[in-house]
Amino acid sequence: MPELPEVEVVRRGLDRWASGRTIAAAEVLHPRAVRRHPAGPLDFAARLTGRRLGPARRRGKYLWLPVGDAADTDTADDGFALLAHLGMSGQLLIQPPGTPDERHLRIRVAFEDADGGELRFVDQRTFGGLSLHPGDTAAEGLPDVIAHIARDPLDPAFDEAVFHAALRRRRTTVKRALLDQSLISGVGNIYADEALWRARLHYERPTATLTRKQTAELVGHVRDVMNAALAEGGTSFDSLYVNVNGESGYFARALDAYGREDEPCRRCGAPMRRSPWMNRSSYYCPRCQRPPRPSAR
DNA sequence: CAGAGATCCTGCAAGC
DNA sequence: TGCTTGCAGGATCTCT
Repeated sequence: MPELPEVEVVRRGLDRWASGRTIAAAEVLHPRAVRRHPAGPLDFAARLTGRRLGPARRRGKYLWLPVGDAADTDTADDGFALLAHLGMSGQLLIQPPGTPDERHLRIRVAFEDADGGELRFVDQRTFGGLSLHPGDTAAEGLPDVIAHIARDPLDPAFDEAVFHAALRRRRTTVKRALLDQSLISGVGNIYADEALWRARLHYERPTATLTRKQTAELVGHVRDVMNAALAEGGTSFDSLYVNVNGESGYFARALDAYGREDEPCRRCGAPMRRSPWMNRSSYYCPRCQRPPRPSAR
């Protein structure tokens, strides 16, 4: 269930422990993990071999590293990128030599400097995956397949006025919009509920009714929730392990809304509610977060 | 074309 | 006890 803060922690870990290293061999143990690589598992592995990884980058929940010539000592960029998405349960780990294979190990990447450990992609539910893409057409070298992903609210170039205009234009509800990665990226179900609770907005509030001020407050709360999670999770990456654990590492103690059904609202004391929503759940306070009037739209 | 809903996948928990 | 069912969820696909 990694959202932006968790992915950013992984990015930092990759940048520290994988960037700049040369790949000796790659091995795909489950084809579904590379299903977004059109040419298949063998091509994926062959194209990585002998290549050097560049600095780790991120947009929203996507991560990528430019892949270059081993001999090229500067930018490590000759036109393609290793793209990763963790899905729901994906982990990118740097494991020391001799570490037994994880049960859900999907992809192994060994480096020429084997002492530094190997990179592993472990993913129980296989919603995540790795792939290789041409891409440095854009100034930032954004892989083409994620060109539709919007900037995230921690990105200095995130444009709040543009986001607000998009919300006003849409005929949808606010939580759907928060989860729409083409409008704002990096927000998942958990932090959407957290930010809406802080902003005292009901998840079914039509986006077209939001004022400029409400949008600003909502974005501010999204940013706060992410920064708080980052401050907490960012402290745990300082080891040989690049690790995201959907359960324990999830900053659970900081959650005010998600998973708190029947527990008292931390603001007003009313019992929190859970409602089915889009094949999942929305957690909210029925007193602080009033549902929109049916006539409003 | 925009928006809503289904779908993929696995392990765990709850219920009969 | 052992089976079935439900749930979790990001991104993508399909349908209206």
